[in-house]
Amino acid sequence: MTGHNFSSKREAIFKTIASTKSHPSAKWVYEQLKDEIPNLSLGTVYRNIALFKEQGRVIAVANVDGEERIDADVTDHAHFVCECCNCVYDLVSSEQSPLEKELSQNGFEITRKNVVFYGICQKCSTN
Amino acid sequence: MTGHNFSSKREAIFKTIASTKSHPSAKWVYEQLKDEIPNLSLGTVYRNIALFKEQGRVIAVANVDGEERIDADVTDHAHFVCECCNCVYDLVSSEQSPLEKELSQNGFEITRKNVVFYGICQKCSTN
DNA sequence: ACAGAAAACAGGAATGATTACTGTTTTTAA
DNA sequence: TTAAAAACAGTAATCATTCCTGTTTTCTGT
Repeated sequence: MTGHNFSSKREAIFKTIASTKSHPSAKWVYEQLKDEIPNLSLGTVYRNIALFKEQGRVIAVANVDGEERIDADVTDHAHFVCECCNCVYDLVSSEQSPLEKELSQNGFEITRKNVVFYGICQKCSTN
Repeated sequence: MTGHNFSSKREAIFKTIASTKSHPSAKWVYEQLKDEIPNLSLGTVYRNIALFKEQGRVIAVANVDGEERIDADVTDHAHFVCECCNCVYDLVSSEQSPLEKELSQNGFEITRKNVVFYGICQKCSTN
């Protein structure tokens, strides 16, 4: 793992990711910050997201419309992706899967788990 | 949904996808077929995979190493992606999630579900 | 079986998210 | 304070996927 692990931009990027429930993309984070930090580069956002993932401070949730969406809530939970508005919702408590026990009994080492439901969200259905 | 729904290349592409358990990428399918069908184009593979997905004959399983991996087994089951060898394994019987009922009770319409475990497979652990 | 019309296709160009490169700026640690 | 290490900006490169155009295959009605 690389890095002195401090930089003002890194802090700002993490704070932006951690303070939204929108499950943002790299570009979204960049857009949010570029006024506040005029000389921020999109590459820096990507580089830091990659670092956060290595560090386990951020997880990849899903690829929505070609863009990877991330989450700073790394506790075990599932997501719902609306294919109409591209919103990503948190679902409380992902089920504890019997598959997980079976996998580890067979020599498969699980490092992460990703449960995503796709469909149309309540907001889009009623419009 | 488009198409007369028959072409010899389309048939060959579907057969290739359906007859492997490797959860192939578009490029893999193309590589498999290009000797047998010398004037096949990668674009045709992509176009047909998109069609198969619309038709529900194929599902997207996961993005592994930047490539979308697909499966012609569209029955409800989970997958394990080995981050060492990039193999994708089928897991029999995905759990029936209590989340699904809850979502539909709240006006969320689920069209598909994707359960993926990531880690190191048995083969890679023991090498 | 044959002739348009519709759909698919090849081949290559375009797109767009992500990554790599290079010279400059920040951060660290002594 | 200062030199080494890490991060960065800005831009170029990569690479999966999609788009475009002229050609070929498939279909449908006769």
